[in-house]
Amino acid sequence: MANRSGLSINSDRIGFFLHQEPPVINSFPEFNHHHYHHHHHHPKLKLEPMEATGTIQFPVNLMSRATQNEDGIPSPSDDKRTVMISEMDFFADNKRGESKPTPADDKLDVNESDFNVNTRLHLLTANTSSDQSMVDDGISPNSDEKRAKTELGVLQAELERMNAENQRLREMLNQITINYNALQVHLINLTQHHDQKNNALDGKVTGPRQFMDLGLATAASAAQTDETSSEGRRGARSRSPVNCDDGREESPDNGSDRGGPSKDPKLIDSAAAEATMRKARVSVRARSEAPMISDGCQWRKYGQKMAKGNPCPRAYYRCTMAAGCPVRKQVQRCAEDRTILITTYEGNHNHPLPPAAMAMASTTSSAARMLLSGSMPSADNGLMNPSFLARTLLPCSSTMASISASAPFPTVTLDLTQNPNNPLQFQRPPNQFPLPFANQPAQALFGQPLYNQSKFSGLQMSPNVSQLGQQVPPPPQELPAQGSLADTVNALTTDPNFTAALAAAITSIMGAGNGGNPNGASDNNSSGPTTSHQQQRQQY
DNA sequence: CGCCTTTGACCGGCGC
DNA sequence: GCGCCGGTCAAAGGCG
Repeated sequence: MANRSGLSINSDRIGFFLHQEPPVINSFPEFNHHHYHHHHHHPKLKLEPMEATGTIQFPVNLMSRATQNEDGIPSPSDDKRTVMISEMDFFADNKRGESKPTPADDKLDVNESDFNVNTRLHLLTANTSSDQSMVDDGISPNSDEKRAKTELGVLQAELERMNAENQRLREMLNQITINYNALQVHLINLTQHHDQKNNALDGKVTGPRQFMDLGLATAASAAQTDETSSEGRRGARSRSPVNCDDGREESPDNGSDRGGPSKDPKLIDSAAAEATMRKARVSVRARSEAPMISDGCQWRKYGQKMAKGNPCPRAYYRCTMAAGCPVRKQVQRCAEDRTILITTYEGNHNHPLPPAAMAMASTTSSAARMLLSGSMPSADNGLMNPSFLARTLLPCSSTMASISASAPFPTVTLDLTQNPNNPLQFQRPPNQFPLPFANQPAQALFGQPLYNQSKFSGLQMSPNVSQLGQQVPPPPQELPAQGSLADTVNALTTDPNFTAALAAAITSIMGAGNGGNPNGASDNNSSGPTTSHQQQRQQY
């Protein structure tokens, strides 16, 4: 990775984070995907204009701010460059209002930036690989070599500088992403309250809409109040005055006592009320020999039980990154295949998360919210029924993720353990599938080969374009151009930010319709603080 | 000493 | 009411 050019890194790294943002994903399902792959496997990393493919128009002020921070070296005007991501415009526009840039230089002209990038790359290519052509020009070979070396040195220095800049930009973008997610959840809540007010006022029950709102409220409020049902249970138990308890979501009474609209019997009715009482969970199945997949958060084990029907114990963890963080997770090996580790996340973080953790948190949050909004059986609105969600959010596969309505809690299961049979458009031939994992880069996260597949059991979706692929960051250059999702994941795992990438990918599945969330409805999966010592002490 | 895991006890929900 | 079950608590002990 260190050898990747700054431009390449810029593109995929930035995209990496940007792709956590769900909003516009559906706009260019295949386009972005092609786009990514094209660029990623292009031997010379040549960037091409891509306005139509969701090219990001980086706010100039953003860029220049970044470059100004860099070692005091002023950035040349041509440092503005295009980032090939979708949603970035949306994203940047959102933030622009906050950062108060000068309006005049809001956006960089795409063509100009592309030209700059291309020019630089072509120059580099020429200098690094075609010295001979200079000799043929009739210029003295010695002086020409000197010049070439000089130019090469300059370019290399510039590349290094760009790498550094890229690093800063990624950090900036990450921060912006966090802020964006926070704003988005805030907006969701505001909208929800507004709708509830309206519904209470006109005394009408617009069933589906309210179902959706309830679902969102459940997830979003969980995100903001750090509520989990377990906390609620504990609160009800009165023996432990734990912070963050309000029992709101868990208690049936609370569900009906809360606020104006919820007093409406129609609202409490059936699945909607049920949904508010239940808690969404996001379950991730991954192959791992490690006792626990490491993720971006710190966990403290607070219990372990033998669960019925599974010889493997189930461990209970709570997030300890911040006092009172309500996020829990359960870790248990699959009874049928003990190489599979099932991690179930629940609740929302009440604290800032490290980038990787935040990514996954956002992902699971989106999944949970989607689940809550889509798992209510009585919602007669097509938009809210699971099948619709499945088709909409997971057009790429009939087996991307599963929603369990029969479980005690509504649960989204992301299955990352199986060989993908899904009709992804850039799927590798099945017989080649395991190969990308020869080096098991995914072990950084899951400790085992990571076969990328999810399931939507019970939900049949049209085999279509991979939204997942669309949002998955581009794989390293080394990878073949025709990669499967597995390739992508493999590629991601070679990156320290694999978690973020995975999260981005999953977010693209689960969160396309509802946007991100600052604290993540559930949790994250990646680079874990769990020490090896801690892991050794764990029992599985 | 602080943080963690371990582990038995405890609690509430649920079904019979 | 009873027992089962999932989930949590909290004392005890380990580790760095």
